[in-house]
Amino acid sequence: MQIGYACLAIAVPESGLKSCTLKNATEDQLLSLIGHNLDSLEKIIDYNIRNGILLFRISSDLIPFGSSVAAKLPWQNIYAEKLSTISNKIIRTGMRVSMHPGQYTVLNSPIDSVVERAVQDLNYHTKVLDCLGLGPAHKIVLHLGGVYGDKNQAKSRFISNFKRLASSVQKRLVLENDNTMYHISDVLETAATVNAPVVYDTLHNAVNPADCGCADLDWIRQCSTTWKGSDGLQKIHYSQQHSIKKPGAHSESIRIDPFLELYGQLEDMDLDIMLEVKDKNISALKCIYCVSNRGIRMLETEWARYKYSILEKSPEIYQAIRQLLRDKNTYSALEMYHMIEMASCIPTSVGNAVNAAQHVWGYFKNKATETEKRRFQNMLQKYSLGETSLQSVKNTLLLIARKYNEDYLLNGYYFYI
DNA sequence: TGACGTCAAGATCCG
DNA sequence: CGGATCTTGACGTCA
Repeated sequence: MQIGYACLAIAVPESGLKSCTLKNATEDQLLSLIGHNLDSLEKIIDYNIRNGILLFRISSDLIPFGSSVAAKLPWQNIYAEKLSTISNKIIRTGMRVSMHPGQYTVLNSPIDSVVERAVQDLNYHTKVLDCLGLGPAHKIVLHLGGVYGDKNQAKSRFISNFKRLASSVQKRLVLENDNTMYHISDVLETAATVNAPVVYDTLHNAVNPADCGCADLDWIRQCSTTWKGSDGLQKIHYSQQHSIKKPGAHSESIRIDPFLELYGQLEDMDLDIMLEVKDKNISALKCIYCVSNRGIRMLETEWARYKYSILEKSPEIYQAIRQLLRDKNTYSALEMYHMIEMASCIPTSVGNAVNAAQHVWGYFKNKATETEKRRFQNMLQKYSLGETSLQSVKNTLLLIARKYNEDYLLNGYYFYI
């Protein structure tokens, strides 16, 4: 059983993906972006390994315009060495990766050109995983597509188009229930006819339920039978509803108690859980540390990343967590995260925010230039007077942290949450 | 025709 | 000029 996250990692320096607009997508530009993005991918994989995260979704944006303009470029040869390095890291650690074309890859469209582009897109995703030397347990997750006024016809068009895909593509595909069109019952039925495994998405089912009283666990059990030997472990997608955004929108962070409630029901099953959440790796580590004891040192490292974000919310909770981790025999990841969640609910007061910013500034006060000192003090003053945002203060500190390579701060969450 | 979702690029505004 | 804050882009479907 592994818990993972999708596409990008927060507070992992130099791990961002670059892109460009179609009109700037020259060969040189694309190849340079691809090189940069592969470097970023390697940094994310390294981060995952260091932190014991062995489930990860590779972003479709890895190769900009990978299914169209860049499909004609020999990036797999030019970057063969880099791909092989990444491949070795994934395989050596037993990491499982996946990819997930978005809502605009529609295999069952009645429009030929749309289907053709979907095929190209699935070929592209397959090529990435193939180039990394990864077997068919490293999946590509796909939705069924549109309905076009006749769901049965749309389903059969999906099936016939699926059967025309290259077998290398078919072997990797898994089908997922979606937000609006195809609920889990639809997907199970269609997947059965093409022998594809099914990914059950909890939030999609909450928003677009199959009309029966089945609970998450029932659907997860039903989906488990669709996963055969070479497919690897069953996978599910887990996410929670955003507190104010519209139904189906992912939450900022995973609340640990509801997660553990489902997790507790899965104890006799072995499956991989992909989290879909705004704070990505941060919530993945939260869930991992709460279901398995990875030792006090890992937890302390994680606490260190949260420190100033919590100090900014509540000096009291900050002290309480320090106290909690002081006792190496009775420490509890769950308790720590309960306190972190409590703190994150508190609205930020100007006084606490200024206090936290000054703590962060403490890293530089002996080495910063006069200009930097003045810039920070001005910024903080303006924030105190309500003339600028807290994020501006943080951005100022972030630039200084980058300049002085203050890794401890750059690996923490203060600048990002 | 706009909304949907996503994230970075690109454009523009401001001191 | 640099940084903050919009707007656009790229994709297809549906109301």
